[in-house]
Amino acid sequence: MINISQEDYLTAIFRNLDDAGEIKPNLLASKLEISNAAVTDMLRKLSRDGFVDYQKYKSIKLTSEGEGYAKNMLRRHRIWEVFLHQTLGMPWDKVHDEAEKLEHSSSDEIINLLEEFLDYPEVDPHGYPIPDKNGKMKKSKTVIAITELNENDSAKVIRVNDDVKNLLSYVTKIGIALGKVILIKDKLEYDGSVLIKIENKEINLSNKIASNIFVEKIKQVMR
Amino acid sequence: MINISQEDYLTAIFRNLDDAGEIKPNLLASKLEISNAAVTDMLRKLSRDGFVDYQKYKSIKLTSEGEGYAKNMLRRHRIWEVFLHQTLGMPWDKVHDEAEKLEHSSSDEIINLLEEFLDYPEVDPHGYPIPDKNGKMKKSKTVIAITELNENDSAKVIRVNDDVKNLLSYVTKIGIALGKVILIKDKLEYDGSVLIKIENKEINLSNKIASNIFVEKIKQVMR
DNA sequence: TAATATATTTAAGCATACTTAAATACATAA
DNA sequence: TTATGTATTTAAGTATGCTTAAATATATTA
Repeated sequence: MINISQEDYLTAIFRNLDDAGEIKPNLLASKLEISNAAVTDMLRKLSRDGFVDYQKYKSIKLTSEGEGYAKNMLRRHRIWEVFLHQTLGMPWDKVHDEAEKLEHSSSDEIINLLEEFLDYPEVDPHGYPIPDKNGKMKKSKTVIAITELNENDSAKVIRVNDDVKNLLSYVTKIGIALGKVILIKDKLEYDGSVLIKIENKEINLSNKIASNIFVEKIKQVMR
Repeated sequence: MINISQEDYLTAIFRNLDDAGEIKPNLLASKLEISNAAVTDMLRKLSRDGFVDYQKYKSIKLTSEGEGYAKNMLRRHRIWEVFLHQTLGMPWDKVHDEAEKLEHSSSDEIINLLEEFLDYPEVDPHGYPIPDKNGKMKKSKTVIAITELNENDSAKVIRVNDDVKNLLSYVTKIGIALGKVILIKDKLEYDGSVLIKIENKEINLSNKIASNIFVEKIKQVMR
């Protein structure tokens, strides 16, 4: 039987897979804020239990069973977030941490009832899609990170990474929220930061921040 | 910092205190379904952390801090139960086990928001009172166990113990629910069971069951 | 009061999930 | 290709919360 720790590992793995669908132990350790040794330890157990494909010194892949668990945790997490934000009125920068705990303590039955109560939401309060009972996610709009925009591009904020510490509260403080429109004023080569304009304020976003805010480009009006 | 296990112990202690406000390790072990040795172990930790008054071979008492935690857990538990039953429509015989998990994973903030959302319910789906933020419970009606009724007494069901395994589903099956009226047909001395009439059916309740269903006596109409 | 039964504690051991320190493998750059 | 740095694993150790078996204290009954 899977336990809370394993659920956390699988979720962290899934959230941080690279383009090849893999992740290195080192990155996993840093995401979970534990030692590399602890990761090695747990990988042996996850492998033994059939949740990951793992061989010494190699990158980690999820088995389809592991991926199933991970997606289900994401589903639980995001449905709880919607409930907390939408029904209970909890601010969007607080729901992640709360959902992190609730996701381990709720049966699929509760989650399904909640989903129905919430009228089948498609995204969580940060713009991330919610997997359905079968792990399918609705193909979402093509979004790109702010760092991928060019000077003079306009874009609408669609998604903000809720898994980066303090990002949401910072982002809220400077006036960014889902649906807000931004304009790229400048891109600074030397540190990868981006100067944006939002509601008549100009703000410099560090590369780390800009790369975790996802937007939909607004077509330029010819004139 | 208190952990889930400790929360479970404190809750179990509080739920099962005798008239003197004490409980023996043996009873605690059987309620938690673990060995006496494990209880001894944990009591030392709870005592070290200031949650219980404990001396070797003596009965256990809660400190006021321990009692505070216990009451808070009861509050969380019962508010979750109301939510699950009332908002999500989960049957009353299933909400206990689910709440048992959720109670450990929710901040006071969530509980307070939930309480407000539910419009400050006074009792859980099994008729138990919900402590307020300060641990105060509204003085509830005087209820007695069915075993304390006499032949020909009529009574209304006010409360059913949700902490006894399978009791609720059994009780539901035989047609007992909060608000239902029963009539005592007979009390059998030799095994302490009670013969009741409910909705024209006559049912024999074992002593264990009858002692866990609480009622309010209905005044006899003279005729 | 002494014998017996029951409750409680102690002791030794196990699994989990971590830690740090040391050993080893792998990757990169001269 | 070798040297160096980084990633990964192994080893040893810790706290938690259990277990069973044995020892001891307390309660009950003859």
